Amino acid sequence: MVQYAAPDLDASFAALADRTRRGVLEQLGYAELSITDLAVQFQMTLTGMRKHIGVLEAAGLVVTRKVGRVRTCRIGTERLDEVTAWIDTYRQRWDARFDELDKVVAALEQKEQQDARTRR
Amino acid sequence: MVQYAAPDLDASFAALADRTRRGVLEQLGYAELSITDLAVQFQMTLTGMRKHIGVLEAAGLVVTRKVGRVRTCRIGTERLDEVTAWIDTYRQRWDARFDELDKVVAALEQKEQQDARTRR
DNA sequence: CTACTACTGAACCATATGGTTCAGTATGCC
DNA sequence: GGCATACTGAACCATATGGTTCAGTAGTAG
Repeated sequence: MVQYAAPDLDASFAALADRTRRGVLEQLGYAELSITDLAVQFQMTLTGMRKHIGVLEAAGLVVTRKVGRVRTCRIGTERLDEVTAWIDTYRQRWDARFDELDKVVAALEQKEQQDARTRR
Repeated sequence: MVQYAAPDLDASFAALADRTRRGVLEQLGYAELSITDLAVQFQMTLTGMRKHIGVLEAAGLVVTRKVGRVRTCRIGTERLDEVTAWIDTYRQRWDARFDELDKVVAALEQKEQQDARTRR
């Protein structure tokens, strides 16, 4: 609940800010894939794709394991929960504040009417 | 539903990937604030804070208006909905896939038992 | 008119990011 | 063993990012 120490959020959001990486997450939703599979599909060098996977892995959004010479990637959803949790927390607060503002506006309007009456 | 054309998502996620900017969004949840207010609170130059606000504004997460010489910032929540929508879409798909995998595993186990029986 | 305040814009700087190439290393297969 | 495959690491490059300073511009107030 306390979001002071949230170093992961930086990494998670940054990882999601790239179209290719979101595409990778999408693809990994259908099947586990090797670095080569992904590099081919996104028309990128192995090294380039490996970097993206590294970013996703560091952000906890992807988990990989190496069997023989091939590294297989699959998604890890826990961090996405953290991301949505952050957003939901603040959206709730914001919505609450908007409601308050509505009340303040209503109160001001009432007071305005009262003042108008006393001025009479 | 089609996320091919999602150029905003890049900007939204990137905007949220910075601790200071998330802090700004948090503060704007309590009150509308000027650039100066925010610069003071985050111990940063006016110019620096203005850049952050620019990023948030470009991402549609903050709306500003200038009255006289002071620019006031408030939050705009619509884009956050897009962000959570993207996440929820894929998480649903992923969860569905995990369920499928469970079934496949279960089916394999059944087949294994059958094979064991026929082998008898 | 003067002085202060609030912001803006340009220029600069260090570091990070997204990508490449090229040269390994390690595994799998005939 | 010998060759192809799959990845890894270092080096490099262009651009973006997060910040600064400094020099404006434009409201506000006395």
